[in-house]
Amino acid sequence: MVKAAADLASVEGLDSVTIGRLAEIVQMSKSGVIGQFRTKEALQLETVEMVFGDFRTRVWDTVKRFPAGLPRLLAMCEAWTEYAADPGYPGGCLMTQVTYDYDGRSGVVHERLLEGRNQWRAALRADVTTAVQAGDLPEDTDVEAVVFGLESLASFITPALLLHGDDRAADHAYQGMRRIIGVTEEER
Amino acid sequence: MVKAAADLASVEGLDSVTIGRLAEIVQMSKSGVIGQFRTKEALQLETVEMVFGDFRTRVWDTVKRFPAGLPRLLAMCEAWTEYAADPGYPGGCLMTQVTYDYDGRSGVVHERLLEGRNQWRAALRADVTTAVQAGDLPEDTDVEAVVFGLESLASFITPALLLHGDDRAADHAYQGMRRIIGVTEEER
DNA sequence: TTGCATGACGGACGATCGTGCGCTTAATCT
DNA sequence: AGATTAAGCGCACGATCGTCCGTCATGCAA
Repeated sequence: MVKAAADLASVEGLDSVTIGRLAEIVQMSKSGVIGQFRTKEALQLETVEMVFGDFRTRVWDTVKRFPAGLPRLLAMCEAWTEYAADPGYPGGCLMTQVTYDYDGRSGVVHERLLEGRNQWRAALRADVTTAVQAGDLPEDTDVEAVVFGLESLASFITPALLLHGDDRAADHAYQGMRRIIGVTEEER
Repeated sequence: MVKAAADLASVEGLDSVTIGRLAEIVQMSKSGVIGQFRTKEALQLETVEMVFGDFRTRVWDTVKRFPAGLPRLLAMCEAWTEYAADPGYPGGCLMTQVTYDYDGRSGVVHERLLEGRNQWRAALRADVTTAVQAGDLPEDTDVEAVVFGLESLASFITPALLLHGDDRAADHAYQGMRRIIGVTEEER
């Protein structure tokens, strides 16, 4: 049910997920749908929650075993770009979609989104900082700029794929990430 | 009128711009509003057209006097990030908003968006290629990856500003662009 | 076996959606 | 001055929106 909502949201946006259309998709009555979530806002929140869960599973859980610092940072970039390129939703990475949809609005979805992304930002920031302290990155590294760059590049994979049909998008992003971080070029 | 639609679209997305709400904002009747555009789709297209016009004025027109190649490319990056950080819409850069909103859909808006962005991509690609030929950039520069990186970084300024309140977003983007392009660091 | 919670249903509600129609008013042109 | 055009209005339409209500079937607990 939530998966169906997420699929639809990835294509048309979270607030195009209407009770009626969702009911039609899962072959239920409108009453049956809203009975499970009480309200539309709750449905939206559960959808967002599912996306965060996905991201955690597909990205974070696969890299947390790496040693903190540069190794884990690079692993993150790889898992991240791979996830963004193949997120399992028909309309691309839903995390990206929701981010750009609700960045300028107010409300609980915006709040939850901010919280989730801040958590991820903190993880990135931590590993960049560790990498600097370990001497793997130059001492004058602008940590915030690096985090900004990584988030940027990951976020553009979806539009590059969907809009321009750029099937090298994930590679472009990973390549860019290495440049942003400042590690030397090498074969992926 | 179109400006009002664009203002609203920048915050809530292009298809939240409803005839009724727009009528309320500009203090007209619904009939009066739709009388000017015939259909909602036409209103959306005119809004998109306005954004392209804005972008052309604020970015392209200010850099076209620069010599082709690296100088113009860097000027582009500067004007671009400045525009994205202060686009004149309450909900941030509308170009970005529309891109992420309609990348995965089909229809005339998607089509027009693709056309417009392709034009811009071509301009970027041309100056990168010229810079390579002039010897200002290494010969093995991956042009497509550079274009991807520049678009990424510019596109993340809006969410960084609106979501995280990062008022250094434009600087982060410009800094990242220089790294993507591969020019040495220097004071902006 | 009886009782009851749960889940899904059809149906209805007020609101809002996009879009037509016919009228009045103001501006433009001959 | 008279005719013509255009813009904006009120109003109504069918659809769809989110939500609530009463009903019925199912399955578990007593």
